[in-house]
Amino acid sequence: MKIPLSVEAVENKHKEYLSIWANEKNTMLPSPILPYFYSKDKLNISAKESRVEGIRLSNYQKANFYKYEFQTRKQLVSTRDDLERRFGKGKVFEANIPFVLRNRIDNPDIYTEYPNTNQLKFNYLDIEQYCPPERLFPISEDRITSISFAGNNRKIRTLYLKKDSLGDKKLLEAYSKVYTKPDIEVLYNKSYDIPMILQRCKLNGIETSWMSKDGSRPYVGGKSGVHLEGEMVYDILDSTRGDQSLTGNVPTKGLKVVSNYFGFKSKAKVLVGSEIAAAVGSPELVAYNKEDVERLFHLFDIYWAGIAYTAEDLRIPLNMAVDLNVTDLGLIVLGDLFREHNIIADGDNSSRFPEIFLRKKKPGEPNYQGAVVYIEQRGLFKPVLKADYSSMYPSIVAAFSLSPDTTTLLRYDRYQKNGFRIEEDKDTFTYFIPDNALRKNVVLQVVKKPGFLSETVDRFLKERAKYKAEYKKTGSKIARARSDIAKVKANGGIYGVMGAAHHPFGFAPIAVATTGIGRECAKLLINVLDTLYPKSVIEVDTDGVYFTAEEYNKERIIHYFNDALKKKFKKDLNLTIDIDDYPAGYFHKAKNYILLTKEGNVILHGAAMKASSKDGISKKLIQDLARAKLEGKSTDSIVLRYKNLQDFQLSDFAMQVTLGRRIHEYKSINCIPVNIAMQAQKAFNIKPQVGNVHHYVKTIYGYQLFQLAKKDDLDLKYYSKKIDKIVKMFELEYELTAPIGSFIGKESESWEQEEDTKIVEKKAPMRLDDFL
DNA sequence: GCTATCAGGCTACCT
DNA sequence: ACAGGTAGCCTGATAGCG
Repeated sequence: MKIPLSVEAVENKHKEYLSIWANEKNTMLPSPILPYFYSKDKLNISAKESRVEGIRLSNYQKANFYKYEFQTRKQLVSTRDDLERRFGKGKVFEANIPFVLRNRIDNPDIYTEYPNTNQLKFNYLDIEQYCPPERLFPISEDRITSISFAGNNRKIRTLYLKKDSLGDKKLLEAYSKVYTKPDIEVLYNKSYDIPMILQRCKLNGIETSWMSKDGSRPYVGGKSGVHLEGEMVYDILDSTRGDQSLTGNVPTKGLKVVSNYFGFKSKAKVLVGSEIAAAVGSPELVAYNKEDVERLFHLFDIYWAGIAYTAEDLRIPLNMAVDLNVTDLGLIVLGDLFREHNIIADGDNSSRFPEIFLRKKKPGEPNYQGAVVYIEQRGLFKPVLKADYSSMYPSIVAAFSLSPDTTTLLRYDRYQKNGFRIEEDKDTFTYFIPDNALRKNVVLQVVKKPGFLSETVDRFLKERAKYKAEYKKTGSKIARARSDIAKVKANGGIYGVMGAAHHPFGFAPIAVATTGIGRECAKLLINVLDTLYPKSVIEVDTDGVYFTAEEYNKERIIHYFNDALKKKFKKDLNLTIDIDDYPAGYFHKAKNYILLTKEGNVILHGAAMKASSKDGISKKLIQDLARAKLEGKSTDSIVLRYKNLQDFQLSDFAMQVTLGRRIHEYKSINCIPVNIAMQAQKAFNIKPQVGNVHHYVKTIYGYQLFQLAKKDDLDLKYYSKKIDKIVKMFELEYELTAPIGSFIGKESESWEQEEDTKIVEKKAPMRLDDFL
């Protein structure tokens, strides 16, 4: 690798160091830079002061700044927070950039100087644990019954308990003796295996320092869930959770389901539930445990290449690449560009564009208008076509030369619902973008020259196209990984960050322009389809239009589309569309529909169809009804089968909920996630942690944690209502409705509010045609 | 005490 | 703390009814 295994910022004796692990050795590098922030005003604080010249992100003009440097991050943070308390936010700039990243941005090759050139040492790990019959899942009081692990040669070893042995002390000691101290622990769900091993060691009075490279004691906590000095954890669940190609194709993201989806062929007996406890000491449990490690190999080979590539591409250590979020990605990609152009981010979006971000807003109201989303027709359609733009937002940024050095927000004009227009003079384009969230026409000027951001996005898109073509041709996983990272960089790393309220490198005018032009692009595609195939449009979401037409001609659509594009935007744009077809589709609401693929698979879309929170009966019923509907079969017998709830087991009634935030952050303490998390804490001492998933059922006493509920107490009325609702969901037949989506609704409403001079008679709902 | 309606909160999903 | 957007289900407040 060209990059190190891991880097962390460490404070020692009031100085900042970078603790770098590479080739199994640690380097404590005194940080080449000090933690710092900028200010426009001279500040009376204790920090090293200097003057620097830079270009203000807010107006792209040269300006002088004060730079304040601190000995430690802690000093910076306390000074920053103190200034914010006294003067409010927006006093200091670039004051919240993680220090390891700050180092990478200011000195892009800092980490490539510590490459891990040796072959990385992996340990693939999976454990099994005893669980008494009265519980659904083991807790730390239960013994570990089997540990399977493998190194780079992928020969799996298993240490396991005999059937009648009740303690796992010897097992853990045996494992500690053969433990290899790898560079990277590969496992599935980092919050389980290693924390459980550590807890079991603790309860058995076993020292845990054998797990780390420098003899320090591992601890649970932090971003990676568990800290092992000199090692990093790669949790494949993080990769599968982020893999969009899985949504809709797998019911859950568990190891078995996902590896099966990717073609893993199981040879062992897959144990479920209480079978795992019953099989202690048996060859079945060993085989089962071993096979999970084989599943780890299978998924590792799918995802690891992408992470390794990301790390090298961005010149960051592997431990940063495994849990890279879009914020940090934006810091790196934009940070590199800002450094090259000597730009200082003078505040974040909310302080630089208060008209957008600090308006009076109801909770949940957006900062600016987003995409076109609505459903035009509901029911069953044969066939179903989908025309969609490839990488619409990044393509717009590239094609319209949107970049901080080319784009200026001139002013906000009075809102006009159809007010999108373009003015052109010798050197500039001016875009008038109606925004129904701002209730203003946003007037943006774009200079006719290549911008640094748009050029970079263009490069990402070309990169992506190249790797995508290579991947499609050769099936190369590396090519797929490269294609994916190029896409993420172009999409989230640029567009998402541009619109983020508090990201230091955001630039709202680009976000407003991107979605505004995106809406015009969507409408243009809708118009083309409606002209060629009148009344064909079914559903629209952002950059894709579902439509239906018996006879259709792809070439014709693309030809008309290109013509319309040229006419509308008065120049050649590199915007392309793809067209996919499906034999049938059933559309329920916006973003909620089902499709039949040519291969005969049923794909569910949207929360109404496939929310993971649904109970098993509902899920099965939807699956069955969906297939029947799309294949044109009668649904009567299916409905009858589900009417008799007595035929189902308690577990079929269980619903799922995730704790989305920390308990004290909830405004409503009576909501289900909190209620269930508290029950789990009370009954099983499970600490409420963000991301915890619990199963629960509705009983006549209210919502109950699944493990505490009895079948006789189930609120069957509640479940029959749910079933009736699902059956109704599939009863629409070619029902033509007025546009339902809020896109149209909101537009007309805000228009009426704007015209407050006269009372307008209540009009019929607007049709899409009126709007276009 | 029951039902209906509405707003706000929350999760899950889509692009 | 990447964005906006749709949907479904929940709770609590309120009003109307007998």
